[in-house]
Amino acid sequence: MPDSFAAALIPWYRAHARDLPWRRGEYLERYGPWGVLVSEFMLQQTPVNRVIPHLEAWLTRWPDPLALAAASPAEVLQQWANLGYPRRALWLHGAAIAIRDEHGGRTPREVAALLALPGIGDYTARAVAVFAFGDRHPVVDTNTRRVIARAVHGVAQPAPPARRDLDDMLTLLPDDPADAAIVNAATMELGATVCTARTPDCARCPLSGLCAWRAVGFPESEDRRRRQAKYEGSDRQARGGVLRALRHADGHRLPAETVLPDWPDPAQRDRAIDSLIADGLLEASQGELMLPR
DNA sequence: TAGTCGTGGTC
DNA sequence: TGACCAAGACT
Repeated sequence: MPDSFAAALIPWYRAHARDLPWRRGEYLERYGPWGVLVSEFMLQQTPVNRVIPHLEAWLTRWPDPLALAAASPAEVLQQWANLGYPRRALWLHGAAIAIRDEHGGRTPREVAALLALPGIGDYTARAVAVFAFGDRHPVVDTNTRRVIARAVHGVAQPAPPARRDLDDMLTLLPDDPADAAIVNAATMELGATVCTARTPDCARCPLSGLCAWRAVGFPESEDRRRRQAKYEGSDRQARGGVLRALRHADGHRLPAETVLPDWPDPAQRDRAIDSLIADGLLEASQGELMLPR
């Protein structure tokens, strides 16, 4: 299985991979491993097409870790704009500061060192080590887990994320690091464009000949996915609205009562503000709110 | 381990 | 139209 998996995916990837900014030679030459790290931060739980314009603007403003480390949290949150999960912006900023202070301004190559940076977990650490430095590690994201669930385990949906996923992927990697990097990228790419969550396009899949799920007739597996909580009226929506108002204030303070004045549940709005302050996403003084300095 | 954390596009 | 989904990490 490992050899045939790689043998099917590598030529497919060379022929069909999307032309994404962080895969272009000029991008890697200009921004180096830092460019890969920034792209992976933005791609956490955020679709490719929403990331691209933000990524280019971000790296134009802050092309390296030292530049970002010198910025203020308020500037960082403003530039992050509506990408979502704004804590990622603070973590990326913190990673830049740690790279400046603990790594001489150079993005570390070792997985353990990358894991020690804020906002970097199993996926992002290995993605940087593999795609920026060419080292051989298993890179496992949600697409990878779905492809392995189907092609290898013969089930429609992956089990909840577990450390075993890394071992599963490692089994599929060729010995050569460059080939292994392609297989990592190709597995993600296949999951993103062909072996998708809702409507897999098996007719165009390079793995159809060896797919365990296809071999057993595409059975539906028990749906153990967690239902996503409703966004409308949620605390998350309230937090998002508060931060949006502060971003639009363009660096100025706002009297607290002027932020989301028409929110249906004032107590929920106040809880949102408190939780944003607790998370370091907001500051309050003398009844006024502002982005953290 | 399970809950929480934004936002917008898709079907 | 509303539920699902998205290159996850942290607690």
